[in-house]
Amino acid sequence: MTTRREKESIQMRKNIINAAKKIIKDEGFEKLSIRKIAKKLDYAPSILYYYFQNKEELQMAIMQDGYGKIIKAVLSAYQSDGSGLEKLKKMSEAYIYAAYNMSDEFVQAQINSADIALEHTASMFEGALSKKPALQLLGKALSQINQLKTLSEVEIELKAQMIAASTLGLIVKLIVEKNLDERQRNRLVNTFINQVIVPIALSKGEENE
Amino acid sequence: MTTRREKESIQMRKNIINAAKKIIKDEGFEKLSIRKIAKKLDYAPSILYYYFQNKEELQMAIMQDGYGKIIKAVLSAYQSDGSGLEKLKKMSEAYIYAAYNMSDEFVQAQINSADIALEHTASMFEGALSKKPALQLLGKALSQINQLKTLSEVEIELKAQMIAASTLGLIVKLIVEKNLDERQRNRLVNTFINQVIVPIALSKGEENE
Amino acid sequence: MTTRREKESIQMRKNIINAAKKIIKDEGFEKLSIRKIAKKLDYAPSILYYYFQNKEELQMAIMQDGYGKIIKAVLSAYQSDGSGLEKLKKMSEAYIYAAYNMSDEFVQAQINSADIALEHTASMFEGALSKKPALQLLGKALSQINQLKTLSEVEIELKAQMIAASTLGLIVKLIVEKNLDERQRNRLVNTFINQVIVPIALSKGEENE
Amino acid sequence: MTTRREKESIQMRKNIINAAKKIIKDEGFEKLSIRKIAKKLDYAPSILYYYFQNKEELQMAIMQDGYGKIIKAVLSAYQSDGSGLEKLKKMSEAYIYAAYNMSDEFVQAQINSADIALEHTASMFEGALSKKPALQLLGKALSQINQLKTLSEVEIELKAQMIAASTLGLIVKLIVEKNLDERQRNRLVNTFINQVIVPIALSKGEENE
DNA sequence: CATGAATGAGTTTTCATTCAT
DNA sequence: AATGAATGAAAACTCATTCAT
Repeated sequence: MTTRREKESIQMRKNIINAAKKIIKDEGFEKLSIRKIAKKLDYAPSILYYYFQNKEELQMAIMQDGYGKIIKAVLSAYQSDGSGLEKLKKMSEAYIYAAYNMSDEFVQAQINSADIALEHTASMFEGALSKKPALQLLGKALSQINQLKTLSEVEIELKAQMIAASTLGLIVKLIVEKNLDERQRNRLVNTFINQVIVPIALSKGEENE
Repeated sequence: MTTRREKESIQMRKNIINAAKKIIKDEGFEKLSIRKIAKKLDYAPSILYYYFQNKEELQMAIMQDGYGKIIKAVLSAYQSDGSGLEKLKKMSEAYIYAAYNMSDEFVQAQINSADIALEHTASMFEGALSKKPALQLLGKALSQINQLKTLSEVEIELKAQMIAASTLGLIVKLIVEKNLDERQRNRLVNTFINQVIVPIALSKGEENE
Repeated sequence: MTTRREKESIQMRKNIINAAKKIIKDEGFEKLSIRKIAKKLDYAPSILYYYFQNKEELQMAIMQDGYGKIIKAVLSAYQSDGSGLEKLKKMSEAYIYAAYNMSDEFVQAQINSADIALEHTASMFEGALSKKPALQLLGKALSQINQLKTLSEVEIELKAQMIAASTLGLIVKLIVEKNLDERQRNRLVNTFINQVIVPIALSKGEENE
Repeated sequence: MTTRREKESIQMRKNIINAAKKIIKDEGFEKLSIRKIAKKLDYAPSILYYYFQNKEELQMAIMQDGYGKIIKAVLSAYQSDGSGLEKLKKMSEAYIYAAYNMSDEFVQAQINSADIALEHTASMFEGALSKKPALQLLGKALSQINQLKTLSEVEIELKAQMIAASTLGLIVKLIVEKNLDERQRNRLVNTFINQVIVPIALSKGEENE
């Protein structure tokens, strides 16, 4: 049972995170500062340390918040009806648009080489398939698509990694080139799914010369 | 006619940029500061303002410098012998490794939403093929590969953009996940070229549902 | 008549003081903070202001607490059997080791120039002998030792002050040079008692040139 | 050859140190802050980092400054005419008054358990005689006084340490009990030299029971 | 008796930049 | 062409303290 007080506390954390997000959107992740958040909320900077131990914890909370939204979107696409390939397409689309809507936060999280960030984002290492929930989801869809060929774990992992990496590239491009009109953006996403994701999913998987 | 003075001035700019790069490599792009560069060069910080108007101009110079190196590597791959597909593979590889070697600088350049940065990096807009030398090079290789199908300008452009975006994704991943061992890194690059780049290049190009 | 409430209150004060002492021992007197004490006790910082008016009062309580322990140790040595000189030696030893075990707290108390602290620690002023219990104890032992010479009050006072001051010096040294091994520490204490304390006690007392 | 500029720089360092000393005298060593110094000098706080790398370096400079003065005073006493005992008396007196004039700075330096401080102040460890210039000076005077008895190195060292520790105690007392009148202060110093220092110097030195 | 929430002043330090010389 | 000196703004963080509840 959460008391009224506890709820207010949770609400305050949310307020802080939202204020932070606004700043990130306006000025970029690196320009985020405790002072700025406090000023935006009309509080003394010190109170933020009451809700978060330090800046890092706050940053992590922001990222997890966004990360959670993406996971939710992708999972919901995964659980939808349809063939494996259709699922994969929907998942990719969900991922791209969810990430696109987080903009800077997403890019910054993905770019961060700090160990704490990598705990969430690292996915290119050998064995990532079994350790990263997001890759696992991709892997399941890929297995479903390639039922007949019975790909090895390693082949599945590499395919999932190719999809993860390529998709990240598209998302970064869409976010950074912020002046693209919606039509062009959608065209790029469509083409990407059909010309990049699908071929990876369908290829036999032994083409490692 | 460049006077001796101008030559010395150009040399000094290069020294500054090199010192800056070393700092970026050691501490990351965000930790770069005028003072640190000056200290590394054993100069007073103020003199840097003689060679660069401000920090931003210096940062831009660093990025242009790196950009030049990548272009050079890709161009040299483009001018090599071999079929169109072989060229494309070499170009991709050259791009990936050149960018990987720039690490932080590259990522920061690619992520920068400032207009001055976008002048170099933007490539997703409609009509980019004719305006961006790098895409043009890609486009030429793609045309050569698809001689028989006679793809439209638009189809070529989209293919080039898919390649550009996906490749950026892989590079970012390789750079950010800095602890990958060389074997895995090479495996990812190989798989990427064969399972992502090649299919894009060979696909018919009308699969935009 | 102390009510249950008052007893609990006293107990709480003791808890607070003990937590504070632990912090002082671990991090030094200057690093002591209300927040740290509260965290150690798993209380909110604000409650400490119910038991102590402010930080200063709390600090004073800590010092008085330690002071009490030293007095007790010295008194017990004074009340032991043996000749005057033996008593004095035991008292000195008791004092040195009791103070040494308080470490930082002791040093901080002795160094504090605030009037409230001086009320306890001041002992160099004229007439201190009759006003400071600790000096009085010393004085009695000194009188016993010098029964035959019948030293004047003033001479006794000065001797007691010399002992007090010198001993403080040794204690400070032992505490500050925290890496001395036990053997060396004991050797210093022994030598001190025999070469410093004893001669003061035995000297004729008119050697003020 | 020091240029005018360099001289100004040295002068600025001195100004900073003097301002710092004033603050220490007024508010105590722990209350010293970069901001306060800057405000006193009517400069921006940041400029202090131009003259000192950080607060610690500044603190060290303050201590060394005072330490230097003491050394000078004692050395000059050591080089004066007179018998060994007279020298020792003069040295002790010089030390006490020089330290007394530094007040808080001195006490703080002597109380500081940080390794950097101990490098200067530690003197109770075995073998200190040969490593600490100040103890060496004391040792030489003690040897001169005890020419006939030919004391061992160890005995000399212990005697020197007894003198160092005791004297520290007196100085601390004189500084902390800041309201003593001059007459009483001088009386204490005199008595101390005659009843504490002299007996240590003259005792046979084997009274370690 | 105790807490949660908040403040405001303070801490050290780093930085881009300027300007007279 | 280069330096030394200086500023002012900003950073993260800590602290003693207060007060309504």
